[in-house]
Amino acid sequence: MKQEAETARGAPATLWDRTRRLASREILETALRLFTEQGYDETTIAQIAREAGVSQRTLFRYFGTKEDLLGGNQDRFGQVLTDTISELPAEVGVWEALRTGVAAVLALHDSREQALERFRLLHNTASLRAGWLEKQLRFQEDLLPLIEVRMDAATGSVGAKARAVIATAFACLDAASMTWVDNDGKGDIIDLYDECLAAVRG
Amino acid sequence: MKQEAETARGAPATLWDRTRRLASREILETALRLFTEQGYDETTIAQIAREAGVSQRTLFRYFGTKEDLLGGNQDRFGQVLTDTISELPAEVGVWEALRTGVAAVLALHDSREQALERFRLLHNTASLRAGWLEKQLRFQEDLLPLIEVRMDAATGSVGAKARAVIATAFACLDAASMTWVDNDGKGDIIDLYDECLAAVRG
DNA sequence: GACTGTTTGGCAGCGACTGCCAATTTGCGT
DNA sequence: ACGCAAATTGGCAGTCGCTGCCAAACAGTC
Repeated sequence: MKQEAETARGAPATLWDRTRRLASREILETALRLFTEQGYDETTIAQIAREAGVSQRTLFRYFGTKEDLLGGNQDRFGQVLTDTISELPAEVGVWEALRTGVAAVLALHDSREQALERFRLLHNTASLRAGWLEKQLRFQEDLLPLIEVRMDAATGSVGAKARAVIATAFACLDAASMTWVDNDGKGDIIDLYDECLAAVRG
Repeated sequence: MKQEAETARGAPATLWDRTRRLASREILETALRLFTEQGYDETTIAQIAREAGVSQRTLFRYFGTKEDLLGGNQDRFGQVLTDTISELPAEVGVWEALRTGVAAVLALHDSREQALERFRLLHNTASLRAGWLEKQLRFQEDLLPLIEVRMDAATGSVGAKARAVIATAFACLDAASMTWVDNDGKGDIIDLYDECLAAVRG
């Protein structure tokens, strides 16, 4: 677990790291394949471990949760979101700031197809949606202070308003990505996002 | 399981029904007590069953899921929501329709204190929040057709917009109830809801 | 080649949840 | 009041995600 100095780019120095990366990839690919083939709930950890050629115990050491096997580790989303927004100048309004953050997150996906695959899985599996929404809530908490300072504290509870605004942005993102999936990945999600937001804000 | 004709109000005719109701209440009260005493995740089904004086198997026959033990069965919320909105005249706009539905749902709670207790539990327990959000998603799907017909199909995907609007309403409800809990139940949730919506729709 | 630290696999166990079967309880007809 | 059928219950074993623990296999260093 020692984050040894490995030459920033290129193959990692040690055999351990190389093996780790290989195993990680093998597990991830096996998992995604099985998930799309037979569904998330219908795929057991035992099966993934067997087909990836590792023990269950090792699999859980690489990925602490079954959800983590979806790849495109969603925890980074929160990071990128908060980083992007906190680097914005103070004059930028809440809505524009959130839009910028959302765009940055959407830009993280490798390929359109992989994104489509993941989103499809996400929107078709109840347990996954729930997990995703829970993560959203955590992002929401992280975003709260960054948004609060950008809002005019005119009347009432600033916290409530900020929460509502953030949650609305996420709601639009979800609605947009859901529609995107329904359209088999036609168009850009960010355009759908704008459309949704326009519908909400009249 | 035969839904025998029991005089609509008053004690149910058969002993079975009476016993069932008693057991149900006993389990529910025990569960809520333990949840608030030691937390949701820290309370095991085995403990609830033991203290309620039934077997685990029977407990699961009364309530299919641990979440169902929260009481105030949330599945009714969806019912009330869709019923309320579908009974509204066609001229009523989407936002007013949704507000009416939300108000109807909020009116379902027995007492302010019980509601506060449940909301507090909900907002402080990650797994519960996830479950609640998942139910919200189901409500959202049910509401979709009712909202779509109330929207002007000017441009773009009506589905996306309707979804966004509904999700925004839920987002405001969540933000409102969260703030309500933070304020220890001071004021009316529906007022906070209006405040949140105002913040979003500018 | 021996020593040290890392990684791995297996096993037992927990908690939510389900299917199955036998035992108990309740309702009803005679 | 008795007995049969239906409803209800409890117990047991098993699944699945997930964790702690311990011994074995392994990479890296001297």
